[in-house]
Formats: sequence, C-alpha cells, structure tokens
Amino acid sequence: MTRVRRFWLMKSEPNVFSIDDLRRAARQTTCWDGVRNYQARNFLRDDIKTGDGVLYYHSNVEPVGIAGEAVVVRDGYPDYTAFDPDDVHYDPKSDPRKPSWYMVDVKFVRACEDGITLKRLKSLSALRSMLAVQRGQRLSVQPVTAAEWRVIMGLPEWG
DNA sequence: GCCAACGTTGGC
DNA sequence: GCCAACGTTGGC
Repeated sequence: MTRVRRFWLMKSEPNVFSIDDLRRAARQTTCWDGVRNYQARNFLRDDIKTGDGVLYYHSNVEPVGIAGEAVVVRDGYPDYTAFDPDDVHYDPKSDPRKPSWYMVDVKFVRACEDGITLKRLKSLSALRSMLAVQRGQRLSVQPVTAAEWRVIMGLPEWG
C-alpha cells in the first residue's frame, strides 16, 4: 500500500537557518526542531512522511518567499530540544515519556537562486487560495495542495 | 521598528 | 467555559 505523496511549506528565518545552511549541512539534512505550535505539531507528528515535498520558505527577511525545495527523509519523532534546559526551545512541560513536540528531518533538493517572493506568489491567480498568501497566516508548517505544488514547481524562477 | 493578527494563559 | 491580557509571529 503506497501512500500518496504530500506537500508542505516550512518557514525558517534565514538568519537562523537558511536554504544555504541546509545545502551545506552534513548529508544536506537537518532536523526541523523548535516548532512550538500545536497545529504544526500535529502535522509533524501525524501527517508529514518520508518522501513528501517541502517548499523552504524564508520569513522575516527582505524579500520573503520560497527559497528552495527540500524533501522529508524521516517521519515525525520527538523534538529532543524540548528536553534540554540549555536549548532555546526548551519546554519543561514536555515529558520525554509523553513528548509534547515533534520534528521531522528534511534534506536539501535545490535552491531557487533569486527566490520566489511572496509578492510573486500573490500575483498568481492559481495560488489565490494557497495558505501562505493569506493575510495573517502565521502557521510555520503548512499543507500545500498538489495543484499548488505543480504550479510553483513550474515557475521559471527555478531556472 | 511598527503593529495587526493570532495563539496561549490564567483569573474568574 | 469565557475572555482579557499577554507574548509571539512575521509582513511591511
């Protein structure tokens, strides 16, 4: 029984961890730690699976937008940074026997050199209902539909 | 740096 | 269970 591949958008502040950091990381892979929102947690724990496609989104930078593509290489597992008092993402309420927070591992696929800006995404009528272009949308891990994925993968910005 | 939008907390 | 206060996110 094969599962249908799903697609996601994950936000990262590039001054914390950028698509180039991912490209240069060991095995070009990182754990997606530090998510502390329950809706995003549920996606990481239950829905995001190895092989799923990821739009790597740069937030809090000029300009904001999609900076590259990644792929999920490990299903959800407990976010151990929540257990470490020295970690910025430490959460004393997360019990290792019943973890509150989860993460997946993602691997670099390609960077989009000049990026696909949010402004550009908003200009495409095919992406009108995409979550990322909605006003006030703060969720750091978002589902992307297959149709939206196809539109974005077909943009000339990928080179 | 500002601030609108949103999620969480905690008093009641 | 409500909701005001608070803290955070993230576009601008």
